[in-house]
Amino acid sequence: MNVVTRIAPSPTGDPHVGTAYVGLFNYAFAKRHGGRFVFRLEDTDRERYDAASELRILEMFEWLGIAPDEGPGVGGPNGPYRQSERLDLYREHADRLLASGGAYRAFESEEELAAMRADQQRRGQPLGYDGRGRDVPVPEQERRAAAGEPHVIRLRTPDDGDTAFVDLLRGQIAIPNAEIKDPVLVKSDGYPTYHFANVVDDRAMEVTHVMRAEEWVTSTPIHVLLYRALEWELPVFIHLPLLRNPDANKTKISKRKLDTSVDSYRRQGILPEALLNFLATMGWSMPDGREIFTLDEMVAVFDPERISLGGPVFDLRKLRHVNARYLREILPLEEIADRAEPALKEAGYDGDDEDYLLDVVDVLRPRAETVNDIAEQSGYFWTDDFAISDEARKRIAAGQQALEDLERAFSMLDFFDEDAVDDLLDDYVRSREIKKPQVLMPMRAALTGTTQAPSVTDLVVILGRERVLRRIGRALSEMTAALPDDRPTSEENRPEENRPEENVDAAATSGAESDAKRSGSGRSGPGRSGPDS
RNA sequence: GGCCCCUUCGACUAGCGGUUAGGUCACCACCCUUUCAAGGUGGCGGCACGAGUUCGAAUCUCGUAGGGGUCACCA
Repeated sequence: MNVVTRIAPSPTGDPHVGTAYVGLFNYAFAKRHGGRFVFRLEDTDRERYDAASELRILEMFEWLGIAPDEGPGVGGPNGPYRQSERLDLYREHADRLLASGGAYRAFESEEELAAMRADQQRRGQPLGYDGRGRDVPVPEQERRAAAGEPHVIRLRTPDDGDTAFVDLLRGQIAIPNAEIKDPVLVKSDGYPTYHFANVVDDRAMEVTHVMRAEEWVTSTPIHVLLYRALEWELPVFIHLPLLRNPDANKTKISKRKLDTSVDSYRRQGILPEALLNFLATMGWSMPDGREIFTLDEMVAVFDPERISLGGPVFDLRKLRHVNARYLREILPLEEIADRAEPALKEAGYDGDDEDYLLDVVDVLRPRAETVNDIAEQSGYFWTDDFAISDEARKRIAAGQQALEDLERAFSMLDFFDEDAVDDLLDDYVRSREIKKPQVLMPMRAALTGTTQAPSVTDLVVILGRERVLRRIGRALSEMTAALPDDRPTSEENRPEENRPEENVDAAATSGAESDAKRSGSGRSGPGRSGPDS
């Protein structure tokens, strides 16, 4: 069988994760069987129509890598793919139903229907169209229609018995016909309703498998009745579980309770591969239990039978976890750097040094869950003039001696590679008989302005001699600059009490050199001189 | 409320008559360690309930409860 699936979104706003979800499964099933994945725009509600939405939804599918084979802007043999451009087709089939008696024109006004419902409510009767227009003689229907009287076209549905269909996952589902109330097929504005356009188009577009959200289960009998009235064969129905909010009741996913916009996740730095992977595990699982897998791997084995029916909660934590996995172990470094570049440029990257960029991304990615996290943590890599936190300030103050010593030592180091830097640090620690953290924390603070950052060795290697020296210099000079608040004296008056006695010499000899640098890069301006400024 | 669907750790799930009920996220502990991450090891935690079928039920049947969806000239 030549499989054809489809995604049929309405252009009413932000590209929705639910659309991506259903789209993914339709895509996977079609591709698994070498079939086609069709995109059809269900734009028959001109009240909610949003012109920008169509393109954004299409772009979403492209971004995700599950672009449709047919659709508006894509083309295909069964277009056009916007329902608003297929009105003639619906008209034609509506006429057929009118002629066969399967449908009829109904002339009740909105007000009359509202009154009917109010009445039903008052009596405690089930709500819904009571079929009052069914028996208006056809000639009269036609005369009134010809006279321009507003009306809808309704499907004539049976009152007794059940209408059943088979859902691939749930088996046979039978709904009492009493629940089905002559649904409107064509609205008074001439546009078809969802039910009608959907059936006509699925047929015209040769759709073999209707895979859609569970919310459509109860209206499937309407479609079945329509297929029968039109004398068409039924497609296979597969109803996917509804994505749920993480609230206590697990209600149907909604914008109010959760971010449902794919664009928004994209802006947050969620990768398309990760979103797809995450969505794939909502109700579906790999036969071998793998939880991290590519789209192609999914397609290769996709079997709707493995879809579980409980509505899965859309868990942001897990999405972010999956994204983190892609960031640090699935996608190659160059790829991540590529995608992070725009955000990094906003964070201060000047776009010049590709190797430096790669180093930065490499060291930051294990610490990030999203692309944006990388950018947010990268600030100190792009400028020497970063903010210094209070905590970092304390560490710098406590380690001034070490910083002064290291400034000198690093200025004499030839190669800034990992081994050399490690050796230098080790040697220093050994020679001074101090603990490593006593040296590393001040260094980290001086190099980044924070106390939570990559290893000092990595930082030194990546930053290189110039930056390292400038930063140590700046840190030291800020310490002295901060002093006047308490001790309005000269720069020479650094706190001796923090200094081990035996190191006075070393500090003194490095003094001249350090001071020179300090005057260059220190004192970066107001707001950086202390916690109280 | 009527109708329909669903029900395994807090979350995502594996399981399709016989398992010490497995994995992932989260959480906790420990290890590693140079802070933060990452990584490693371990732990906590579940078959909604009640009948029935069966030598044997998470798995099959029925009922109950709970949750969800749907009852438009929206999709």
